[in-house]
Amino acid sequence: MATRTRRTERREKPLSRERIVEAAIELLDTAGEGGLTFRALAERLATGPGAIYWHVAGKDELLTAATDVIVAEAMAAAPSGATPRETIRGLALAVFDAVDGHPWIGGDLSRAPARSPMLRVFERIGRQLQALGVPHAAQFTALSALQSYILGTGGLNAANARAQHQRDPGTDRSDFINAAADDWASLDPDEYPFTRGIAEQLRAHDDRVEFVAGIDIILDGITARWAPPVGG
Amino acid sequence: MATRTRRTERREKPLSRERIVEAAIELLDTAGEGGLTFRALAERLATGPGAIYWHVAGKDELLTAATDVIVAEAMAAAPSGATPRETIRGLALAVFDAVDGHPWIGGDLSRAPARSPMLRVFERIGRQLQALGVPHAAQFTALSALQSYILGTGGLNAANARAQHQRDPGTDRSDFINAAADDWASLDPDEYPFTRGIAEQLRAHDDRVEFVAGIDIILDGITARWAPPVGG
DNA sequence: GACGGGGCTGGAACGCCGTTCCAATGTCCA
DNA sequence: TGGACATTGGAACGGCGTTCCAGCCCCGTC
Repeated sequence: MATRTRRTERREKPLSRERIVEAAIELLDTAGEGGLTFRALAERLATGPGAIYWHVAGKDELLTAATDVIVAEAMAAAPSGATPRETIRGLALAVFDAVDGHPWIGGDLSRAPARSPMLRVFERIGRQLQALGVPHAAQFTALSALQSYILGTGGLNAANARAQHQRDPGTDRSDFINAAADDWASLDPDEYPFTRGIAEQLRAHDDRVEFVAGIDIILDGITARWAPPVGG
Repeated sequence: MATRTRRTERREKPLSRERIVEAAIELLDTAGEGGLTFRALAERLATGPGAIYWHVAGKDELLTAATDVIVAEAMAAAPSGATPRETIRGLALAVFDAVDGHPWIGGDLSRAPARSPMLRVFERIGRQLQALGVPHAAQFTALSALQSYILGTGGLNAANARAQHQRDPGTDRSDFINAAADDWASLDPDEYPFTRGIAEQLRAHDDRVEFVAGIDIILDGITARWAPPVGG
C-alpha cells in the first residue's frame, strides 16, 4: 500500500521562482491577503506544495518577493518632475498608487524598508531633498518624516481596503466612506465635537488628493526649516 | 471510553472578558505577536480554548481589545501641554511610547483607526488643531497628515522590533541599528550615494527625537499654510 | 429538599495552514 | 548503459483558529 503514482512528463513550462512569484501576485490580487496559500498556489501551478519549496524559502520570502515586484514596477513608471518637489510628489504617488492597486503590499512595506526596493525609493527621494538644499545634518530627519508618512498612508489604505472587503465585499469604496462618515456624524456631541465636525469632509474627501496634500505639508515644513525659500 | 472527567469546583476567579484580555496582553508582551494563541491563553488561564470563546468572539476581537487597553492607558497618562503644539506633541509621544513598550500594537493601530480609542486620540489632536487656528475646511487634511505620520511611525517601529527580535533575539537595539548602518555604509556608491551618506546619521539617531522632529515638521507645514504665525 | 433549566466550562475534534520529508521521475554526463 | 543529481509532488506532521457538546454549577421554583 505504498507505491505512489507519478504522471509527470517533464512539465512543458518548468517551475521557476519567477513563475511562482507571478502566480502569487495573481492570487493576492484576486483573493486578497488571505488568499495566498501554498496549496492554492500549488494548484494554480499544477504541482504540489513541496515543489514550491525547492524554489522559495518560505512564505515570508515569497511575500517579500511579490511586494518587491510591485514596488519595482511602480518605481520604473514614476515620472521625473521638473522640480525636486514635483519629483518627490511623483515618487510618493507611485507608491500610493501601487498600494491602491495591490492593497496587500501595504502592510509589508514597513516590514523591511531598509531593504531593496523600498530602499531605492527612499534613495531617490533623498537625492531630491539634497537638490532642495536640505543640509546634510538634516537629511536623515527630513527623509524619515517622509518615509513614515508614506508608509503610514500605505498601511492605512491597506487596512481600509481590508476592512471594506470584510464588512461587505460587494460595496464600493464610496459606500464604505459614507458609512464611516455616518458613524462620525452620529457620535456623542460632548465627547467628539471635533470628529463630528469633520465628518462631512471625510465623506467628500479624495484619498489621493489628501495624500499629496500631506506630502506638501511635510515639504513645506522641511523647506521652511532647512532649505532656502528659492529652492522649493 | 467516553466519559470525560470534570474536576472543577467552580473556579475561585471566574473567567471574564477582562481577565482574558489581561492575560492576552501579558502573553503578547512576553512572547511577542506570535505568542498569542488560544491554547497558550487557555493554559495560562487554566481552562480550555472553548471557554474563552464564550467571552470573546475570536482572535481579531481579542487583539483589538488588547490594543484598546494599551492605547487607553496611554491616553490617560498623556499630559496636557501649555500650548496646542505641546499638547499635540504629548499626545503623539504617548502613542509612540505605547508602541515602544508594546510593539505588537503597532500593526493593529491602523486596523480600525476610525474606532475607539484611537478615535479619541485623534479627536484630542483635532481640537488642538482648532486651537491652533486651522480653519475648518483644512482640519481634515491637517489631521490626516498627522494621523498617517503617527500610525506610520508606529508600524515602522513594530516592524523594526519584529525584525530585530527575529534576526537575533539576544541583541539589543543599538546592535541592530549598527548592523543596519553598516549595511547602508557598504552599499554601492554609484547606486546609493544618498543612503550611504546618511548611514552615520542612522547610527547616531534617536527614534523618539526623530519622531517628535517629524511632528514638528508637519505642524510647521500646517501652521505656515493655515494658522496665524502667532498661534503656534 | 427536590429538580430542572440555563450560564458557563473545558476537552475533543474539524479543517486549514506552513512546512518537511522522501519516493519517484526526468535529464545528463561518464 | 548506468549512475548521479536536479527537480517534482503527494503524504504527513505539528500547530493554529474555531466549533461542538457533554458535563458541571448555580439559581429559581415548587
